[in-house]
Amino acid sequence: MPTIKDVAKYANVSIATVSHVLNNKTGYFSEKTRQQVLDAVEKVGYTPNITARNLKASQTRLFGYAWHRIPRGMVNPVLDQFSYYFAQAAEAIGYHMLMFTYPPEDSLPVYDELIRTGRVDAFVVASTVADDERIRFLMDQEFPFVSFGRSNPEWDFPWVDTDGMRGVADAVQHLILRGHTRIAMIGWPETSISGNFRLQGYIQAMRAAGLPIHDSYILRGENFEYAGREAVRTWLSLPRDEQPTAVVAIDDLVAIGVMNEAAERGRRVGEDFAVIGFDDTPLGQYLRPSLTTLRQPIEAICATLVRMLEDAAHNRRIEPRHVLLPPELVVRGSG
Amino acid sequence: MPTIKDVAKYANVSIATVSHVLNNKTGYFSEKTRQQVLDAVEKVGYTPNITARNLKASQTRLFGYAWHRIPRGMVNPVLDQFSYYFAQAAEAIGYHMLMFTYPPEDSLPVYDELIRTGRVDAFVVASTVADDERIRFLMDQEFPFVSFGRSNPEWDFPWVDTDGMRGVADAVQHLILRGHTRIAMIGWPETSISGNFRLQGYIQAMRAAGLPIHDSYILRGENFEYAGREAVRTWLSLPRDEQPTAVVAIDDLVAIGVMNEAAERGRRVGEDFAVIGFDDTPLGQYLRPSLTTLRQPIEAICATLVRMLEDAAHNRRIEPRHVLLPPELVVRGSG
DNA sequence: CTGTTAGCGCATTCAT
DNA sequence: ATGAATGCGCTAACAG
Repeated sequence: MPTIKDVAKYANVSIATVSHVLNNKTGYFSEKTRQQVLDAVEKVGYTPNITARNLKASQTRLFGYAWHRIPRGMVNPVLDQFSYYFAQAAEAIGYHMLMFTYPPEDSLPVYDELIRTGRVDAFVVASTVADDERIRFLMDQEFPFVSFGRSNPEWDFPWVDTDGMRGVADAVQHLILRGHTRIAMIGWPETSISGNFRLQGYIQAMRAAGLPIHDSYILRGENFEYAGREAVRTWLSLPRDEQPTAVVAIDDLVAIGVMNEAAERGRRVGEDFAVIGFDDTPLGQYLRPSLTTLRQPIEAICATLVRMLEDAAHNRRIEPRHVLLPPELVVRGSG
Repeated sequence: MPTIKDVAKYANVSIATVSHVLNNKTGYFSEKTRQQVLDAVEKVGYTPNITARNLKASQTRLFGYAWHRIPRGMVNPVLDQFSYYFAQAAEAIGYHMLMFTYPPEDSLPVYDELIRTGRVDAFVVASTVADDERIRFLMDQEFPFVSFGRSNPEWDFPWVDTDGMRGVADAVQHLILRGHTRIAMIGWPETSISGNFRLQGYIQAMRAAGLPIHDSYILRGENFEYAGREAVRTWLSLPRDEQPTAVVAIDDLVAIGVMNEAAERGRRVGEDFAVIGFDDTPLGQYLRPSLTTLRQPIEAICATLVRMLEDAAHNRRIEPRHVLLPPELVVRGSG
């Protein structure tokens, strides 16, 4: 690969001049010189070496992102979209995405190593949880990062998140408009922050509509298909006139469990029993009936994250520091 | 961040000595010095800066991987697993994965830029097609890469691939063992290389078993759910005693189309009508019936790719140059 | 064994 | 307006 020296030699100028021209330091060269240099660049086929640039500038132009392994049988339909849009948004400002992994339950050494070796300029942290150790660590280290997802409210760090509360409230309103009054929700365990936001959306929308929330209408379970099935069993053991006719599930996978169990117990999903999921998993539209769901605004989230990360990487003030974006209700056959 | 100079100062030695110790250039230092240096490293909290190392070594320790956007409604359930295992395998040898994107139908400028700026040491190319322009370009440029998937047979480049022929043959044999004789397959268009391999596996297994292949038993379509539905319509328009009782679909998405259409037309999938897919898409196990499918050996593929890439990045001979790994038949309810 | 020095490729300061 | 020189942090050749 040709270097700046080759260009300088070819153009009969110094490397400083080449650098000036290429970095548009106007006032440091004449128009004639500029043309000479540009010609030379063209002729020798020069492109600045990014490693050298980065060393000089003490940066990497890399954002680190940890890809989480998801056990077979669980799914995170959002992360692959996220990767794509995040990488794309980063590229638009001259950054790239460095993807890494870490052993289960032992993320910190990996983050530490990446920081210490100067591998990346900033991190984006996704799939956050309560007391998230990665967030706490990065805050402690004062290393630039932005989170996709919230964590402890008392912690002050920049984040972008889907407004799950708003999304679920929209879903419930949609069900109400369709005539449902006995609407239930299955959420995640109480330790899940985003799960709790979504549940709040349910409660809020039900109250706003003056609809009663039967004791068993709020159920919780882990993120498995099985959790949806169990919830249905509970609901269908209620007296007939108390059984919910519509369910908002915390997640598409759980929604599928709800649909499966309901169908196997004789309910006609989408007709006398409505189900709404969350995430718009790729195959959802091919289920029978097709799955109504809340789609996260991944592209907008990524664009926002990258904007914030750029500021973070340069130790600039991040403004705004918190961004909440509403999901979109995709109405299909199940509800 | 502390540099090698800080360590040298603290240990009262030269930076060369520090470097020698850290890079284990035995014979270049005494045990006593070694301890001093190691202590100093510990005390000042030093980790070598990777950008400086890379500049010196003219490398990046980065493998580039292009993440493909998949239109809504299509799925590539393999790529997210691929990302994870690939990143992990790369990390095991001190590399990282740089993920990038490119505009539809215009990949070459992006590859070119990454090469010219020295952004990565090698590429892994996935989702290959016939006459793949990326492969042709990288061969032309003589830039290190390894492909996950084959392309034109007359091209000489290193690749790793799933043995789709073998996988489909296994699936057909499995169906035969279950008593099926009228077995059909739906493939991809003739331009698809991996699609053709899979179809060959079907033909081979049918012939080996002495089973007739009815004219309409081999159908082709694009990778949509719709293609599976259409195929079923064709088959069910045959005289009853010619209709296939089992189908191997080129892909889970197509298999889902087959299942959906068959079910809607009164077939009891998994009982009087068997369906086998390809890829083990995450939700396949939660379909009713759950989807029997061929699971690609992604983890082994990634390990192999990384081994080959390491050689490629150092311009070493890659041996072996082509690796074919068999998929695993995951038997579930649909067949 | 240890230290001095050059150089990876670039951007930038400071002379001229 | 132009160029020589310096340094980013590291490794390695070479001198002592």
